[in-house]
This record gives sequence, structure tokens and C-alpha cells, in this order.
Amino acid sequence: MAETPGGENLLFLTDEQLRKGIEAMFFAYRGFTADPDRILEGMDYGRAHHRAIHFIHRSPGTTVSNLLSILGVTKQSLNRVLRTLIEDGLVRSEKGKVDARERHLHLTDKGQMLERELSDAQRARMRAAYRAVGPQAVQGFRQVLEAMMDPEMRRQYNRLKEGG
Amino acid sequence: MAETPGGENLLFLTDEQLRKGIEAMFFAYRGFTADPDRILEGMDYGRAHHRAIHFIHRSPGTTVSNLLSILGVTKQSLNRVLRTLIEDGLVRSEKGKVDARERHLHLTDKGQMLERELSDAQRARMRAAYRAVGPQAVQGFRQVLEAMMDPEMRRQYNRLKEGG
DNA sequence: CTTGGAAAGTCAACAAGGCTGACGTAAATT
DNA sequence: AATTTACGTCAGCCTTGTTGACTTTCCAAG
Repeated sequence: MAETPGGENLLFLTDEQLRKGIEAMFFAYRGFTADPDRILEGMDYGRAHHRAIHFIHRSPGTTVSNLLSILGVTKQSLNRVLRTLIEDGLVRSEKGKVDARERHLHLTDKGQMLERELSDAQRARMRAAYRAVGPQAVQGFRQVLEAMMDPEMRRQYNRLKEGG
Repeated sequence: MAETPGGENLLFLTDEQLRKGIEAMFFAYRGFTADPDRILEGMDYGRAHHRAIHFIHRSPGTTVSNLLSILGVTKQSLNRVLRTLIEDGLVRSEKGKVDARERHLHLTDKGQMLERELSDAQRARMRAAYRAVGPQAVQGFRQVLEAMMDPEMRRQYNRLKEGG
């Protein structure tokens, strides 16, 4: 095995290994979104609705602008999604009491039900994968993902971690 | 720590831990695609072109239908992308000699150059992440991703691994 | 040799979900 | 009073996915 002066084996940094990681991300992300996509297909909603529902569930009472910064889309794009969710009675939007310009978002009971269905499916796959590989591998998984994030996204991710 | 009868700590399978993994995938995938997206923006191409270029580079001479099964899109969708790449001289399409119905796809020199630029950027981020966390974590990362894939996708992934 | 079916390509139409730009309104801040 | 902020909305555009229908080419089985 090739060793550096520091005694560290660096074969895991070869282009070949990196490419495998890239392809693993590509194929795994497909699996990651497959189950929710299947549930949503035919019911007028898509991945964008899922994301909004997820993060509203995650941070009840969050504002539109906060959601915008988490999702990284334009307000026009988010608004289209949010409007249908509100019209359909999955999301409730309330004027802020301390700052009345803000809208605070909550899932309704109906919204909670869909969220539950979606996250159950997504967690089931995740749980099977975690169980198959064990806690050590899971720790590595999360470490690499976190290291791949843009700093701004890592901040968002860690804010969510603490909050929850 | 909670332990099972088998003596195994299962705290890593809580809904909370699973949710963190889900959010990590979401934010990390953004980082994963960010650099190629930046390169491609403004040059008429998008993520779909990147994917086609990647897998043609990966398996030179691959056929259209093979590419279809890897990418998981319709031939109409792939064809639109492929057509522009061929027109722009990034991809060469050759009638098969043994089976002339098939088209064998190769990157031209120009295509190789763009592939290089894109994969350099993507690998750079990957390498930084890998280096930051070490080989042990990287192994876990790959194990979890592989376990998350649909069986069909895992087959594709492993075929690529061997081939390369 | 004929024909059935696979592989590839093409046209048309459509939808989701991104984007920009412009504009309006209410509320907070200065 | 003027400006800025948060939000909503209208209009229009792009990429990338979809379905359906159709053609051309060509291999292989009958």
C-alpha cells in the first residue's frame, strides 16, 4: 500500500475512487427520491411540494423567507407550490403577530397526514440501508455528506439539527 | 445506551437520526451538483447534458439504449440532449458494425475537454470532502449509498465499477 | 425470402418546476 | 415622510421530464 510520509494511506483519494463516489451519489439519490415520488405522482404534487412540506413540518411556524433560504429557490417558484398547498388545505399561513409582514407556515392535520406518509416511506428505505451497514458506516456517511455541502448549506443543516 | 438482546446499540436507527440523514442527502446533493451547474450555466447546457457526457466518457462506445437504462429517462428526452451534443461536435455517434441498428457513442476531443472540466470540478469537491473525513468515513459513505439504491440501479452501479 | 419485432430517431404536445423582470401592498424602520 | 422589508402575483421564458404516434433501418426467425 502507498503511504505518505505521515504514514497515511491515500489510495482513497485517487480519481477512480472519487468517480465511484460520484456515481454512487447519482444512483443513490435516485433511490432516495423514488418512494416519495411514487406516492406523489398522480396526486398533482411533485418533489417541490414534498420539500416544502418536509421543512414546514421540520420547523413549524417558519416564515416564507426562511423557507426560501433553505430551499434555495425564488419566491415565485416557492409561491406557486405554497399556494396550491394552502388552497388544498395542507398548509396554514398566518400573519405574524410581532411582525405582521411575515407569514408563519404550519401543516394542517391533512398536511401532517401526507407528511407522515412521505417521510415514512423515505425513512423506511433509509432505515433499511442504515441497518444493513451498521452505525460505523452511517457515521461516515453523514460526515462525508456534511463535508460536501456548501458552507451556507452546512449552516442551514446544522441549524436544523440543533433546533430539532 | 440502549442495547438490544444481541448487544447492538440501535440508537442510530431512531427517526431523528434517519431524518438527519435525509436532510444531509438533500443539502449535500446541492453541493454535489453546484460546481458543474455553474460551469454549464450560460453555455446552453444543463445537468442532463452533464450526465450524458459523464456516462459516455465512462463507457466509450456505449449504445443509446444502454445509456437510456443508466439514466432512467425516455429516449425522447435523451435524444434531445444527445442531438445538441452531436450537433455541437462534443459527441460522435457511429453506426454499429456488428449490429447496425445500434449507435455507438464517443466523446470527441472537444467533448473530452468539457468532460474534464466538469469532472475536475466535481472531483475537487469530493476530494476535499474525502480528505477532510478520512478513508474510514469514506467507506461508510459508499456503503450507505449503495444500500440506498434500487436493486436495478445497484446492478448498473456495480457493472460500471467492474468495467472501469 | 419474407416478415415480425427491436433499435433508433423524430414530431407534437404537454407538465413540473426552475428562472427573470416588473409591479403592488402592507408593515416596519429610519 | 421616506425608505426598506416581506410577501404575493402577473407574465413570460427555459430545461428537462412525460406520452403518443409514426418512420426507418435492420436482424433474425419462420
